[in-house]
Amino acid sequence: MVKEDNTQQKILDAARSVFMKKGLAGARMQEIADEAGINKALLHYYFRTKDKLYYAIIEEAFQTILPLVSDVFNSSETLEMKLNRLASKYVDLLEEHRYLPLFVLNELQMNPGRISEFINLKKFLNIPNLKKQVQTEYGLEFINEGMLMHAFINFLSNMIFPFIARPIIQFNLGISDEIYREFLMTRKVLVPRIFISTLKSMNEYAKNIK
Amino acid sequence: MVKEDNTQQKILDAARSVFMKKGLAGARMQEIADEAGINKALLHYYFRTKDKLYYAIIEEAFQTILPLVSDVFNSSETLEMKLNRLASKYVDLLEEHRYLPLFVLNELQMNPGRISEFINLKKFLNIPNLKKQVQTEYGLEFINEGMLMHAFINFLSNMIFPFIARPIIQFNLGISDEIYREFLMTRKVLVPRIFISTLKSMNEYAKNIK
DNA sequence: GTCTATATAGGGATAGAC
DNA sequence: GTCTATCCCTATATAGAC
Repeated sequence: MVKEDNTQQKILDAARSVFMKKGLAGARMQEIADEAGINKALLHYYFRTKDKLYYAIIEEAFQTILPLVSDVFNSSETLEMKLNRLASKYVDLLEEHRYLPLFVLNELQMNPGRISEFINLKKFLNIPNLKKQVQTEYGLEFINEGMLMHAFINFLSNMIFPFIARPIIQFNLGISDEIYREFLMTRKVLVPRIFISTLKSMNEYAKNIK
Repeated sequence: MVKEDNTQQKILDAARSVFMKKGLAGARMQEIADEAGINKALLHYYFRTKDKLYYAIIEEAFQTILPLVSDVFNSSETLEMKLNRLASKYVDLLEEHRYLPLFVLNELQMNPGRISEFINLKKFLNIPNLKKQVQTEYGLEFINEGMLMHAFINFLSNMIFPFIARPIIQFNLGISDEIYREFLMTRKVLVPRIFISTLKSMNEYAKNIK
C-alpha cells in the first residue's frame, strides 16, 4: 500500500506518453514499463491487459477535456465571455498536451460507439440557447440554427486544427516552436472575434436574401 | 506479366483500405491479403516488406492531394474563383476518401521529416502573392501577412476538420449520413465566403486601430 | 506469378520466487 | 508489490514447389 499510488501514477504517466505518441496498436508494453522505470509484469499486475490500460488513458483524456467545456457552457456569462474563456482554456490545454487532439480523434474514428459514454455533445451544443444569446446580445435576428451549426463547427475547427496540423505547418514553413506558440496565443482572442464577425456577416447575408 | 498490373492494383487497393482504417501498426498483412483476394506471400513478392507497402500508400495519398492544391494555386484566376474551386474539390475528395485526412495527419505527426519530400507548403502558400490579390481585388489595404496566415489556416481548418471530427459529430448528434453530407456540401460556398468576410472584418479592425 | 508450408521474432500475458 | 523467467500466440517474412 505504501508505494501503490506512486507506482500506479508512474504507470499512467508513462502509458499516457507512449499511447499518445504511438496509439494502441503501435505502443509496446515494454516501452511503457521502461518509461515508468518498472518491468512488464508489474504493468499487468496493476492493469490486467494492455486494453484496460489504454482505456484508462482514454477515459482520463476525455475527463481532461470535458469539464473544461462543460464548465464554460453551463455558466451564465455573456456569449463573448464564454467564447473567450473557452478559446483561452483550449489553447492552454492543447499547448500543454500536444498529442491530445489527434489521440482523441483517432479513438473516435476507430471506435465511435465506445466513447459515447463520455461525451454528450448535445449537452454542450445547446443550439436554441446559443441562438437566443446571439439575438439578445448582438441583435442578429436572421441567424437560424443551421448557420449557428456552421459557425460553431468553424469555431471548433479553428481552435483545434492548428494543433493537429502543427507538425507539417511548422516543419514545412520552418517556423520555430516559439513563433508558432505566439501564433496560437494570438488565436485566443482572434478566433472568438471571428466567430462573432462571421455571424454578423451571415446575418447581413440572410437579411438581404429575404 | 499478364496479371501483374491487375494484382498489384488489387494489392494497393486493399492496402489503402486497411492502412487508412488501422494505421501502420494496426494493419495486418493477412487482412490486406484477404481483402485483395490473394495470400500473404504474394504481398511480399510485390512489396518486399510491410513498411514498403505502407509508404507506397502514403506516397499515393500525397499525390492525390497535392496536384489538386497545386493546380488551383498556380492558376491566374481571381481569388474568389481559386477559393471556390479549392473548397469544392476538397469537399469532393474528402467525401470520397473518408479516412484520408486523419491518415495523413497521423503520418505527419509520427514522421514529419520523412514526408517533406512530398509536401512543399511554401510553394502553395504564397503569402505575398495572396496579399497582392486581396489588395487589388478587394481593396483591403490594411491586411498584413500575419492576418493572412491566420485567415488561411482558418480556411484549411474549416475545410478539413469537419471531416476529421465527423464520427463524433454525427454519432453524438444523431445526424444521418445524408444530412451530414448536405452540411458538408453547403460549405463549398460557405467557407470561401467566410474567408473573405473575415479578411474584411480584419481590415476594418486594423484600420480603426491605426 | 502464385501457392503451401515454415522459420523466426516479437510482444502480451502468466507463474512463481522473494 | 515487485521481480525474473518463461509461455505461447501472432504476425512478418522466407523457402521452395508448381
